[in-house]
Amino acid sequence: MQVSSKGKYSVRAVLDIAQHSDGAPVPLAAISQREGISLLFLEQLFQPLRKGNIVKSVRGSHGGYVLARDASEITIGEVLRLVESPLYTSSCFSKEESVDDCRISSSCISGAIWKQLAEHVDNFLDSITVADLSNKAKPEIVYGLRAKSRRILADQREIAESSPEQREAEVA
Amino acid sequence: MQVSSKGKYSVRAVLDIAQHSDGAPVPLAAISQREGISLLFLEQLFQPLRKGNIVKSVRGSHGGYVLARDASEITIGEVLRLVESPLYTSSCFSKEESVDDCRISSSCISGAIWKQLAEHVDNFLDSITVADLSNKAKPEIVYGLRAKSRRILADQREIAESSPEQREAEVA
DNA sequence: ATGAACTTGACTTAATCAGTCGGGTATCCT
DNA sequence: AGGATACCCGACTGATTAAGTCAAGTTCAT
Repeated sequence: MQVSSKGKYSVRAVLDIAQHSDGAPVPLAAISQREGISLLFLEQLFQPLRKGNIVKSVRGSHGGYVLARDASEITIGEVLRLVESPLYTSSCFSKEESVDDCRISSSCISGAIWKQLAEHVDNFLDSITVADLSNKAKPEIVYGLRAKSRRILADQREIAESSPEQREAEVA
Repeated sequence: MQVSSKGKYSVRAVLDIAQHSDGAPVPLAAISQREGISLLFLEQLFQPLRKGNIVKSVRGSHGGYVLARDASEITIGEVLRLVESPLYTSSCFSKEESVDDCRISSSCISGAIWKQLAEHVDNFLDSITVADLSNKAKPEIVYGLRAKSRRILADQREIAESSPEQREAEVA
């Protein structure tokens, strides 16, 4: 029960684009430097993101990636589903049979939990857009962030570029 | 981003005890048969559950496991946390520094998401008790179950024992 | 046409998961 | 007492997945 670093990195990368693109494409090399993610790994992550219509690639020199849609229309859940294995697949032995029909002692009654959990998680993640998180958006609409975190969001603008070294950070 | 079968099996096993124990200890062998889980694997799962005060062991012949507390006081979240790796560990590079203090470009602002996600998930899972799911409890109090699922819960009593073969089911 | 930048797919390495094995120890029943 | 039943514990293995790398392209702006 964990978010893979693929997932975490993807969110960070998309966020990075939202924050640093001024219409111009952002090359992966720049994201790699800023976020401390291996360039090779980023390349791999961006294939599904491009195919999933999260980002658009601009080839050639001065190329890079741009958000495919407005930041306010891209949710974190969307991004994650493209690179993560799905939380909930199926609960019963046959695909035809839905949870509601299946009756195997305690199996399916507990199986229903996983389905609901998945719905819950998706709901939560889909309620947060890239715009909510990028410092260009209004922090007020961020879903469920506590006051303290909101303040951070607001501060973000001022510290856009800090010392480039302490990026060894964990994946976060 | 998935619930491991350790987690799924544990929930099923605990649920099985709640449904089949009438005060008497339930041997793992019985759970193994009913739920189609390897006995060896069950033994492994029950160590953390015992240490985590979910179940109590009764040794000797006619021994087995009993719920350590009332079914209405054991939540699914509790069970899962004992056997799963935690969803959220830490987001920043230093343990001293909380998310609220840390400032690394987009790292921590996205890191806050994971923390909130974990809180959300725990909240959800902690709102469901073993009693809610066992057929001995009142189905009305089940958190967020849709009408259809609730009905199943109620029906559960009648089908306590079905044909013992079609237990090949997926983990669910 | 040349170089910056993306594209693709295969490959390596390390970690985790699922499940097993074997040899204990405690308790009950007769 | 002495099996039989059942939990207890630690090590082990095989499969899968995740994380990260490499090499050899293709595309496009200038």
